[in-house]
Amino acid sequence: MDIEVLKEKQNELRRKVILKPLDTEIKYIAGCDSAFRGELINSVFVILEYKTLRVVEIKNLVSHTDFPYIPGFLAFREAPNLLNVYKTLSIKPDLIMVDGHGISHPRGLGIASHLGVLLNIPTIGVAKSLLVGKYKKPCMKKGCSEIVYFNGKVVAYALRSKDDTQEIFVSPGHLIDLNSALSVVLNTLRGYRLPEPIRLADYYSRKFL
DNA sequence: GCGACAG
DNA sequence: ATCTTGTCGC
Repeated sequence: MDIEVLKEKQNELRRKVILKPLDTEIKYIAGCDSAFRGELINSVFVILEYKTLRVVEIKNLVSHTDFPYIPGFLAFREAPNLLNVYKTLSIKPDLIMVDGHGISHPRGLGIASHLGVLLNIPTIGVAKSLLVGKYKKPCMKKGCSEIVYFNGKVVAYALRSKDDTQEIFVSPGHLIDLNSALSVVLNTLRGYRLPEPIRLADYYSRKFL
């Protein structure tokens, strides 16, 4: 595979990313993530009831990986297996929280946006470290946040999701704006650094492998 | 050319 | 992401 071809594929998908206020009511929210062991990839979707954060469904799928990890091309490594897991869900979520970036990406199309466009549903990117952009360090108290800028654009929030822990990065994936994304993340925090959908998907992706 | 670089 | 020893705090 040629890196320039991959970039063009991302640019094509990027043109379809739509950001708007999330006006629909969220009943079910999903978190997804993948874990690796050698050549194996295990992808997980955890579905939670948004209001109570109760888990209502967990699905996973182990398969073989061919694509390597290349910064900026994470979706080409993880999205295929995640899409196959998504197909098996009996409860379809109204929004998906993805472990990785949304539009805070070199070409504006992180894995969260990528999945959102392909599935045509709202997605939010929640990353544990920065890929692109600059920001001021938010204060150390839970709830503090600062805007992340990239190429003169607002692309994410650096959010202190728990007192005295490393900040996380919240960016819109698809069909949602930045402030709505931040709001959803804040509403799904339960005393841990990571919001519940991501924390649980992260946990089960490793447990089932 | 050099540094940076989600998971 | 994964591997891995040690430490801090509730």
